[in-house]
Formats: sequence, C-alpha cells, structure tokens
Amino acid sequence: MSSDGNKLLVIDGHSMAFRAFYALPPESFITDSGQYTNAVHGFTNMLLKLIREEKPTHVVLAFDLDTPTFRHETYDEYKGGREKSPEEFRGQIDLIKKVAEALTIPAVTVEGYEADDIVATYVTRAEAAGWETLIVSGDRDALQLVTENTTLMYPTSGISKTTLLDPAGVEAKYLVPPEKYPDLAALVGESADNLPGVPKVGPKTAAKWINQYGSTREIVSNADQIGGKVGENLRAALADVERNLELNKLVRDLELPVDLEEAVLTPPDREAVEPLFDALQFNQIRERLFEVFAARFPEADLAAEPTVGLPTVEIARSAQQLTQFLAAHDDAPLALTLCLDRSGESLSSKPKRDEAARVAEALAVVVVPAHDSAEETVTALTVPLTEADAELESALAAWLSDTGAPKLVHDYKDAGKRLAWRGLSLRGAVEDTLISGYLVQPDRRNFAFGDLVTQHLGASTEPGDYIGGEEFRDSAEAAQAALFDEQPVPGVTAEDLARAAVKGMLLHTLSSTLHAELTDRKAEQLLYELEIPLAEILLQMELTGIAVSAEKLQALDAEFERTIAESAQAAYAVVGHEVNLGSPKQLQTVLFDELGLPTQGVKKNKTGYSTDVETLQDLLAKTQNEFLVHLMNHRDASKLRQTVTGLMEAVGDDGRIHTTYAQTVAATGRLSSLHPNLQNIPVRTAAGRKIRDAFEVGHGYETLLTADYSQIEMRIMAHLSGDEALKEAFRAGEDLHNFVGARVFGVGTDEVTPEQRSKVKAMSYGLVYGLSSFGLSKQLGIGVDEARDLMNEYFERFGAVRDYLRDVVAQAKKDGYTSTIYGRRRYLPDLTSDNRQLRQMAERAALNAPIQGSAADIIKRAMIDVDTALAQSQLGSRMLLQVHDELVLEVAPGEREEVEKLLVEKMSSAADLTVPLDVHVGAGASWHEAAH
DNA sequence: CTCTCCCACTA
DNA sequence: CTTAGTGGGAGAGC
Repeated sequence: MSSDGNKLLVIDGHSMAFRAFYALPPESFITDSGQYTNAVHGFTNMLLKLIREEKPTHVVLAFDLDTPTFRHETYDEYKGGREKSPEEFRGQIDLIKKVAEALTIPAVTVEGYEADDIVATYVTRAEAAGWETLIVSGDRDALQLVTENTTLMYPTSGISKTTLLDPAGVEAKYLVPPEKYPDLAALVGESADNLPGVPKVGPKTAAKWINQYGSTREIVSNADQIGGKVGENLRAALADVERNLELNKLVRDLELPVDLEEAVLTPPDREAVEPLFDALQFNQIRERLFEVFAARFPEADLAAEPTVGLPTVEIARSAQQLTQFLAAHDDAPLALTLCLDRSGESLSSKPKRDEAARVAEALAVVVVPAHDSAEETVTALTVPLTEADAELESALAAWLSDTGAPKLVHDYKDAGKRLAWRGLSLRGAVEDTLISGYLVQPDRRNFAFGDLVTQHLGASTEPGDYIGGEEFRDSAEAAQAALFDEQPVPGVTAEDLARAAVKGMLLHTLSSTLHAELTDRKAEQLLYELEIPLAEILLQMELTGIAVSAEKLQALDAEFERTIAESAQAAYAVVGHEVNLGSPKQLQTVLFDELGLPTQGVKKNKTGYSTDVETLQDLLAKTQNEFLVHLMNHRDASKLRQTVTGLMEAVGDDGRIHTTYAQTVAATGRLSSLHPNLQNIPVRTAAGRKIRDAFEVGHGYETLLTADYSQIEMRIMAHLSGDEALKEAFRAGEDLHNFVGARVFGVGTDEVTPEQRSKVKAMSYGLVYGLSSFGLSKQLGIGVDEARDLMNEYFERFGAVRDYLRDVVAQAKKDGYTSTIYGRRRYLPDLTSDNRQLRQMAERAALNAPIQGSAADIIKRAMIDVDTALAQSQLGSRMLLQVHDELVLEVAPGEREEVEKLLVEKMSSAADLTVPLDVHVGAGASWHEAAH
C-alpha cells in the first residue's frame, strides 16, 4: 500500500472512448440536434463506476492529439493503415473532454506525444511518490507500466467487462514480467500500430528467448546463436526489432501541463454539469453522477456556497402585523413565495387521472424584503392562510391584488393560479425569474428556480447551507429550534418555511443578475412590456377556460368508437386474424410479410419499414389493398377519439376546459399549450371539425369570436426582406398564392391553375422553414429537377427573399444568435459546428426563428393591446384562447360589434410593418361556427 | 415503472 | 434532406 493513502486513476482517454463507442449502438444515443453521444455516455458511465468502486484520490485523463508524434517521425508507417474513425464518432472526444472539465478532472494532451506517454509519466511520478495507481487503457503498451503499486485495468469486451492485471497477472498471461513486455512486443510486433515483428515468432517463442537471454537487446546481440527457420527470420528482421524497441518504449519523463497533485479529485462543477448534460440529454446518468460524488464527498455540498444570509422568519398573526411590515418595506419590491400543501401536484406535470380533481393548496405566503449584503439581517414575514382571521386575510388580499405593490416571483402564473384557487388575486408582479431566465436562454429545457440559482448565482437553495448545520438536516426539531421561537404554520414544516424564505432572498439576487444580462442585450422591454403583462392575461385566460358541450363530446366519442370497431373488424377480415392496428411493429409484419405488399421505395425508420400515412397511401395507390383503407380509417378514428377522450377528462366542475399556457418552452418565443393541448385541436377534416364544434360559448355570453392573422409569417418575410414584389402581393390585397403563382409561372393572376397555386404555396411556406429543393420535390411529388427549377424561378421573381434568407444565416453565424423585430434573441451555437447535420439544422433554425419569433411577438403585443382596450372600454367580453396566429374570445351580450372592431384594430396595429397585417374575424356559437 | 420510438395533430 | 410544439400507445429494459 502507498505511504500516504493516495490513489491515482489514470485513463487513456482515446482508447477508452473508442471502446465505449463500439460497445454501445450510436443510433440509440443521439440528441435531438443529431449529435451522437454513445461514446460520451459509455465513457462517463465507466468513469463514474471507477470513481465509485476504486475510490481514487486523484484522477487524470490522457488524450492523443491529431498532430504527428515523435514515433511518426521515426517510422513513417507508424499506426498506418488504420481506418478513419466512423462519422458517428466525430465530436465525441471533445464532448468527453467537456464532461471531464465539468467534473474538474484534467484532460491532458502533450504536443508530439501519445496518451500512453502521458499515462507513463503520471505512473512514474506516482510510483516515485509512493502512491497506488490504477491505469485504465485498452492499449497493450501500458502493460510495461505494471508494478506492485500499479495495476492495469483493460477492457476485455466492450467496456463493461474488464480484467485487472498485477505483475503476476501479466506474467501469467504473457509469460514475461511487465517490464519485459516491450521486449516481447518488439519481437512479436504490434499490428494495431502497424509494427511488423519477426515472422513466425509469437508470444511463446518470444517469451522463451527473453527468459533465456534476459532481454531483446541480448537476443539481438546473440542472434546468430539461434537456429532453425525462426533464427533466420530473426536475423532478417533485426532492423524491425530495433525499431520496435525504440517505438514501444513509453516516455516516462514528459513535461506535463498538470502536476500529479493537481489531479486531485474534487466535487464536480454543478454549473457546468447542468447545461452540458442538458445539451447531451443525459438524465439518468446525471443523477448517478451526483449520487456518486455525494457518496464520495459526503462533507462537501455539491451546490455552491450560499451567497445570502438566512433570514429570520416571523409569522404574521394579525392584520396589524402584516400592514406594519408592508409599510416598513414599501420602498422596494418584495419577493413572494408560497408554501404548498405537500400533497399538492406540480402544475407543470400531467395530473394523475384519479387525482385530477385535487389541486395543490397554498398554505402560507412568505414575503421577503430586499437586502444589500450577505451580512445584513433580513426578516421575512410568513402569512398563514389556513388560520388567518378575516381581517388578516383581507389585509393580505389587498396587498396581493395591489398593482402598485411591486412583487418579485418565480413563475407568476403558477403562484397566481394557486392563490386564485384560494380566492386571492395576485397582481403587481414586476419580476418573474422564470421568464427572465427564459429570455436569457430560450433554448433551455428547465427553468426550475434551483437550477437558475445554481447556474446564474452559483449558489445553493438548500436552507441547511444557510445555517451551515448538519443538525438542521438531521432532525425536524433541530431545524425548528434553529429557526423559530414560535409554533410554525400548521401543515408547513420549519424546513418548508426556511426554504421559502431562502428562495425569497435569492429571488432578489437572481432577479438583479438576470436583469444585468437583459439590460446588456436591451431586452428589458421584452420582459416588462411584453412577457410580464402577457403572463397576467394568460393567467386570466387559464382561470376562465372555455366551455365545451359534454353531450357533443360524448356523442363524438361514441361515433369514433364505432368507426374504430368497424374498421378494425374489416381489417381483420382481410388478413384473417386479429392484429394490433396501433402497433407499427405488428403492422410491418402484416403489410410486408403476410400481405406481401411491395417494399420497393418504402420509407424506412429504425424499426424497419415505415407505416405512416404517406407510406400507406403510396401502397394503396400501387396495390388497391383493402386492408390499407380500413387501417387508415382506424388510424383516423383512433386519433380523433384520443383527442375527444382527452378533452372529456379535462372538463372541470365548471363545465369548461382550462388549458395551461407554457410561456417559457418554445425557443422561438411562441406559447405552447398543455393539459390539455388546445393548440392542436383537429381542423383539416370534417370529422375533426366536429370536435371544434363542441367548444361553445358559455352561459351568459352571446357568442364566440375568432380572429386570426392571415399569412402572418409571409408578411413578416416580406417586411424583413423588403422584397418589393412580395410586398406588392400583400398591398394588392389579392390572394397571395395566386399572385405569387402568376409571377412564377408568368401567367395572369386569374389564370393560375389550382396545381400551380398549390406548388407555390408549398414553396412559400417551405421557404420559412429552410426547405431544400429535395424537400420540395418530396413534398410535391415532383422530380428534384423540376423542384429546383421552381425554386430558381421563384427566387428570380422574389430575389430579395433569397438575399434575406442568406443574410440572416450569415448574420446569425457572426453574432451567434438571431433576433426578432422586438429584439428577442435565440442563440444557436451549432451554427459553427463541424458536424454538418448539426450545422444545417442550426441554419434552418436561424432562418426560421426571426420569422416565427416575430409573429409570436406580434400576437403577444396584440393580446396585451386587446386586453387593455377591453378593460378601458369597460367591456365584459374576454379572451379565452391563443392558437399562435388566432385568438378566441367570448363576447358579452351586446358587445359583438364593438369587440370585433376593437380586435381588428388592435391586432392590425400590433406592429408597424411595411405590409398591412390582415385580420379575419368570425363569430358563432361554437369554435367551429366562429371560424366560418 | 421509465424511457425511447413512432405516429399524428396544430400553426 | 421544412420550423415550432404536445401527446398517446407500443415495446424494451430495469
């Protein structure tokens, strides 16, 4: 054992990355952006396993560089004949290095030398220091480094099975002691390095000679004494053997950029791990990572140091206490956090079916004043909701609903909803760190408060860290004693209160940090004048919901169910047995094996031949097989029924459906809708429109009103590109696609055939998405040449559009981000990726983001203007839904005409473009009727 | 039980 | 090999 208990783990990064790559299928490890991560995944897993099981005190990774080494200079053919690494491996070494960086493990490279030499140097230094060492490498050259204190672990198959070799193990396997391995390899040769040895001499002969003569140098000196054919071979290959000896020998005294002692294992950099693992889409492994390090460093906290002091928490027992507190702090915004019933669900996750009626209850409101420094003592006030008397409750209600009382919150909409369920109205939010975090990084998946704090402040949100006590964590009694003189709020633990108070303090800090960033990029307007006012409107829309007819939904459910059953029976009859029509896998068997349908030209996916509609329709055209008809009917009806049942389950006690709008999900700035999603209700087919007909005007209201922008994205394209021809199309007020078709095909506007119209329509929409000529040909079912001609002709007529699309990508490459007309940014780091697929995806996103994002900005602006105008005119009509370019309102009796006028006016004037913004309005008793 | 994949709906 | 989303069911793996 080593003298001081130090243990070094040194890993040959390249060799293990390759092993990991071949051990795991690349197609199972691919991010949404197209980057393969199988080697990264396997490597990281292996690393964690080693840290957990081998408990090294020091860890270092060694990597090769692409540049030639001294071995190449000695021998041209060194490592020659190796195949190029596979396409899927590209970029993964860099990602592994990033993982190492996040784990604060040095990844060492040395110009002119190989990873092996780096490994050898670390081993030599560790030996000198009397440390124990574990080498992990798939390269046999490492065998020579094994000693009593240095063990080699090498992978036997993949990376999961490994063999540990100590000196006895090496000798048992190779018949020579470790230090003699280079002698043996010099004689036998190393095919992986393209080093030929002595013909007909394998490990056994080589070992026999080495044991007889002592070393290969001695063997070379005595070459003439060795008889037989192998003796002749040896004498003929003396030069090779000499060269091999020189190349095999590892360099053990490199100058290293990182000292042995600096390789000490420390807890990972959580701020670096989170975004990196987000990007890699590693979730399970992220949990394991923190588990492993938590076990390894129980004394350390994986989150960073606290940056604020723990507030003292007072509990408001009377209205007077509350009003005094508020009066004392009326000069600056107060942070507001809620303590929730622990049985409460997260509003962002899908409610459990049988618990759909349950909602989380707000038990206490915790208010935290601003503070100047970490040293300053802050007193937070908790207002218990469950046992507040009428006076206290009304004092609280007055403050909560006071728009002049500024509040900082994280997820205003969520807090507002939970308070609304308790009959309290929350207004006056001047900050929502959920939204600020989103504006700073719109591509992030997760904006949980703790994650933002860790990333932007490098701080912990754990109350235990703020009173620095193990005891706090150890017992609830200790926690309470540490924090409170009096009995806390019923249903709320001392820890919950402390957590809420700490969160309140951090809200102040996080808010100012995020704001500095938003100010830098001039995005405060976006926050204050767009997103926060919008959040208030969305909250009202969510609370209001939209009425549905349970009867209509039920009737549809029955109707679709019948169609499902009938089409299934008919389909079974064709194949002669039952089959799960919802299983693509089973369908593959039925279609291509049993029914023997032609597979030629059929799209493939990872599981085999595709069974999507496009494929089915192609097959139907070719074979007229009846099964396909029944299958498609079944698919359609199943999908529709699924939508209907989802809606039925979502109907609240008030007979209305309350969706939730996610304001921080879509990277372009759009909203999304969930639980249920009301932004993807069918509309294209007659059967689908019946579902829209179930959305009705509510009791006490006159009608539903829908208002939508026509071709808003193409108008934005016309505005941004400044293309005169396209602008003329919108100013002329003619049908856009007829106008464009006339120009492209050189005919009169009224002579454009339906076929021509649909072609340019596909082209116009495709442009906004970055469509290629190949994609266009596929979409239109025409040849690539014809598609290319069509594109050329299009750009001939609308040249500024092409210039704009080209410039917007170039600019994004230069800046690293795109911007909308309101200055909303989207960062696209992949624009400079070496990976072609990644880069092209980013280019298309760069092309689309300003257009889709500007459209999102505009309708958000319109919603605020409409809402303001409704309030100013003291109208009772209200906004219910937003579907990207459409608003649905519920009109109070007698207000229809005024609301219609107001809608058109506010929506049209939401942005000042060089083309008009056209708005279509329709009214009706149902969503379906209103849209006509 | 969780995760991935396929499929399908919207703007 | 056209952007941005939500969501269900099947199947695989733990």
